Amino acid sequence: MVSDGIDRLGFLIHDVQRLMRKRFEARASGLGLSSAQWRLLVRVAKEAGVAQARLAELLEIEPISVSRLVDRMEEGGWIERRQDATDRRVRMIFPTEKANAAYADVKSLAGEVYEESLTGVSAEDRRILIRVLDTIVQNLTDGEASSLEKNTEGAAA
Amino acid sequence: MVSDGIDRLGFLIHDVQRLMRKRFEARASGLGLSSAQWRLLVRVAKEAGVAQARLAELLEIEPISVSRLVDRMEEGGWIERRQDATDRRVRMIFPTEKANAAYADVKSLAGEVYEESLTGVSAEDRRILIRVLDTIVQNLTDGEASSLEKNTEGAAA
DNA sequence: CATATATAATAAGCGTGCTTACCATTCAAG
DNA sequence: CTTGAATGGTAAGCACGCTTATTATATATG
Repeated sequence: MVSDGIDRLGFLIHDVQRLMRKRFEARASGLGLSSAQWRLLVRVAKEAGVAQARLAELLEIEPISVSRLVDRMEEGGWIERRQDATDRRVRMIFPTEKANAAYADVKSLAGEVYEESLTGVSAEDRRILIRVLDTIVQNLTDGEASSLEKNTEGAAA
Repeated sequence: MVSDGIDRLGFLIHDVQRLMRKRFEARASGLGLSSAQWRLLVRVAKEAGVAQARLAELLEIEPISVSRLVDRMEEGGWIERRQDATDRRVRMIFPTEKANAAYADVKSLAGEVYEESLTGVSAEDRRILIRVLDTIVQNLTDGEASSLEKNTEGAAA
């Protein structure tokens, strides 16, 4: 019954997410980037000039959340809003020099946190973990899907 | 190198947590309970009269977060604060009748969400998932540990 | 007893997500 | 061209987590 612990899945995922975010932010606090800001920055670094609405799709959060996040990141000097010449509704987002300089650092910080998290976990179990998490995301994105563009971190997939 | 997708771990955990919470809250919205409130309720249901400080330990959140959460749950009629006779600093938390009545319902809702999440995942992979997540929690709780009392869900469900 | 320290709870204020509601602009029909 | 719907962005206000600071009470030490 309790042997599989599936009934704790929600608690576990919640705890893991909170702990990982906490540890990342402790590490990156010197840089002044939160994990939400880091997530956005990754997208902007790969696609400079992306519109806020598109960022909302990519990050799978609401446009208003992007708006506030971008507000704070603009204040922090991480990104820059520019008008789109052809569509005046659009704000195009560009990374600043500061952001580009921090990118590699933050990426390796994230890698460190992942490694610490997975200490003692075999390569095989890591693969299974990722595969199952991917499956869960797919299972829970049914219906509202379609906008899912895949977290193309490189992965051929 | 990216083949294992470990570099997406943070993104994945984040997405899974958000999607599971969202789905649970969509299901439970009729009851008026958020997932944070549900987590607290589980503890209170098992240990009526528990002090807020103890809840903070069990839930691994800060006392102030418990305070606010309890405020809203008291307003919602889910729990009740009572003074401790022997230590006037302490507020003991009790579930209301309404809470006890909703408990089973919400528990089965959570079970449904877990099942939907894991559709297509083998029993073996489920076991590995739980085991790895437990390991991550342990790895990331090092140092600040000790207060970890285990998520004894018992779950007869 | 008196004072210092520790503990339980709360207050203030912030970050990140949400819903709902609102402009400004663009585009599609008529 | 004009009207109406769709789209991009923001404002207001809420939930839930946090840090830092404050109040009330308990406890330990002189």
